Amino acid sequence: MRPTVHDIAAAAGVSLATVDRVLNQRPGVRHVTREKVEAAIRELGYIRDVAAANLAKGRTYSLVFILPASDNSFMYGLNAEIRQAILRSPAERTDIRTIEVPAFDPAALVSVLEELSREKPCGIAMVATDAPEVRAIVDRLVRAGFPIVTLVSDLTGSLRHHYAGVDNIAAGRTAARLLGRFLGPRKGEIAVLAGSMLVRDHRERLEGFTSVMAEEFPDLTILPVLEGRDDPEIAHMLVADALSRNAGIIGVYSLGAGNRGLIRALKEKAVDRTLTVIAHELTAHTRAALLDHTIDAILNQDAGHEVRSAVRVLKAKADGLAVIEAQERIRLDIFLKDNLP
Amino acid sequence: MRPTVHDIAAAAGVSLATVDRVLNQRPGVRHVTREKVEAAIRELGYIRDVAAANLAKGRTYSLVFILPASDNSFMYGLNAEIRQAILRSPAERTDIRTIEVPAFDPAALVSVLEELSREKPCGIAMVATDAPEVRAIVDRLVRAGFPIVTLVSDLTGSLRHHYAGVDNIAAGRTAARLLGRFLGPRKGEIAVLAGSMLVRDHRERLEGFTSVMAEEFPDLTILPVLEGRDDPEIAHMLVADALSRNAGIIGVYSLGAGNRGLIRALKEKAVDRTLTVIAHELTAHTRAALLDHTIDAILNQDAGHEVRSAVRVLKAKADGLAVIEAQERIRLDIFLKDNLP
DNA sequence: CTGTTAGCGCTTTCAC
DNA sequence: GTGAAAGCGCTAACAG
Repeated sequence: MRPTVHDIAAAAGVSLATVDRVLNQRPGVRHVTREKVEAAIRELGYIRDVAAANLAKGRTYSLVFILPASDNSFMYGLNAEIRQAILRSPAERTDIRTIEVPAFDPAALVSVLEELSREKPCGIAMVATDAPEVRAIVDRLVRAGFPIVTLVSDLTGSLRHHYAGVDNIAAGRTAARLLGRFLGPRKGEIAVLAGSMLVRDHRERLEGFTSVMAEEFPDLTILPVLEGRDDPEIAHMLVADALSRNAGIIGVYSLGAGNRGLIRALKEKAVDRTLTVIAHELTAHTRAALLDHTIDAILNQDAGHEVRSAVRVLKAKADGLAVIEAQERIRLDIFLKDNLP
Repeated sequence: MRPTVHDIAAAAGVSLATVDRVLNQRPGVRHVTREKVEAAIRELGYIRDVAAANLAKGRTYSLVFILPASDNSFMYGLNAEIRQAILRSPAERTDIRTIEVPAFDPAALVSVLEELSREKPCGIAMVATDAPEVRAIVDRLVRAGFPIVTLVSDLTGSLRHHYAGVDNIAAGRTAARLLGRFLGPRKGEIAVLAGSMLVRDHRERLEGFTSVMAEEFPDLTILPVLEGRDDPEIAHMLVADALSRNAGIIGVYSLGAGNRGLIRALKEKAVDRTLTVIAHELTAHTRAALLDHTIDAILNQDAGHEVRSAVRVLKAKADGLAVIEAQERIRLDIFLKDNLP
């Protein structure tokens, strides 16, 4: 039988209350007593039963998700996954709330975080906007003891406990290799459609993409990046225009959102030529385009996994417990038309 | 506050014991009383606190994993993941045991299952051997109330509750498309290395592979399947021999295990020619081969995910709870050298 | 058939 | 500083 608080109380010759105080590092225990209890804990190999503790405490983990107020399919899906997590709240002892902030607006994000530092939730998950002032307040909150995980877009160089998202440099590299291999010996130009070069994940994807292209596919030339602001209309215009003007384009890499517009442009302008296209994020639109051969491969991050992972990690950090690293790694999913879920 | 057993006892005008009997569908409750309690449960929207129940019961979930005694890298990794799960047992209230049975031996599997039906574990996870007698006993056990999930290799047409493994037809199709696209306009022959056509997952991969090849890549001819019995030595011999004899081979699909031998053969015989190679399962050997360009892509199933998923599903089924379907779907991982974990 | 009571492992008053 | 005792939500004897 696993040792319980009773066992260590007996072994240390103290009461349950004292054991509990030591276990939860509460004050009011003499140094020697604390030592005795800690010794007993170690000797008996005590492992705390978190479920029982939570039952006694009536604990619920209050978690906050901070999301940008952008309305592309991916963010919509992310929201849906958070709602699913909220439905599971009773069973998981969570109390999840989302806060929307204007996209790409560090100041707004900072003020929300400032607000939260007063409210003291058990954990914060945030789609990070990569700016020094955000890093600063995140570091301050982490130092103050808040568990924080970044979601989808990371805040490198900060003290955030965990990043629940894909490796975007690897994603860009993978896109380059797929495109290069699919195109084979052909020479030509590659159009790149991004949302904005101000966002870290887009910059990283581009960085990975261009480096593999340069190293391994010298016959392919990358054209200047089209910034579609993750907006279908703008994306449509930019891509349609590029295809009309440049007959040398043989491949497209869409590393941001707004693929609805991209797909429309492809259908209008590329009926008569063979284009190889790689895009990010599996949505109803990209799925249909993959199936009808408008898109050749989709790189995806599983929003459901990201949300579940963020919740698990925040709960674990709140309790000072370890996470299963492999379980929390967000894979880069590669979908061809044959392995769609 | 969530309603508790006390609330429904009060609402129904009965005692805690009676509520508990209804909740756990134990006998000894008059029909009318049961109705009253069930009404109260429904009206108050009662949700049982599984953690508290397990605490009171002192419950541990005894789970058995039945694995084939084959010693390829994949099975070795699967075993390692089960050991990891065993390490987590205290926290997860599980008691996990593995049983090895001779590979591809339906009779042995049946007798182990027969044995288990007496021992009554809370759940069984098994790498299924696809045979009618196995299906029969699995169905019998499921009818008798045992939660059963198949692992890695499914038992279609049986009543097993769940399959924790990849869609192997999709895997074969994906391999075909990758190979076809990577080879581009080239014409030539494709060697296929399998373990054994007696195993369902290998048959399915081949089926998916050949169908996409036939539909979409008519310039590529599939050679008769080489059956390497998942053995590196045999695989080496077969592949080396095929490459020596046939200069028309431009691609290889290895859909089983024993890739160590395949890789050796490729390094010996294919230095002077450009071969495109797709293999299954990420191991130390295939990873190295991917990095040095001997292999072009690896299709993988995440053994860790499979084991964790099997445990979660078995626990849920033992409690009659729902699972999160998306979480339990085992993805087909596609690894290029750029997105290795 | 139904109710009373003790207790799972842990936390939390409130005394001492 | 420390301990005794009650209680979290649920289950399991054991009475009646």
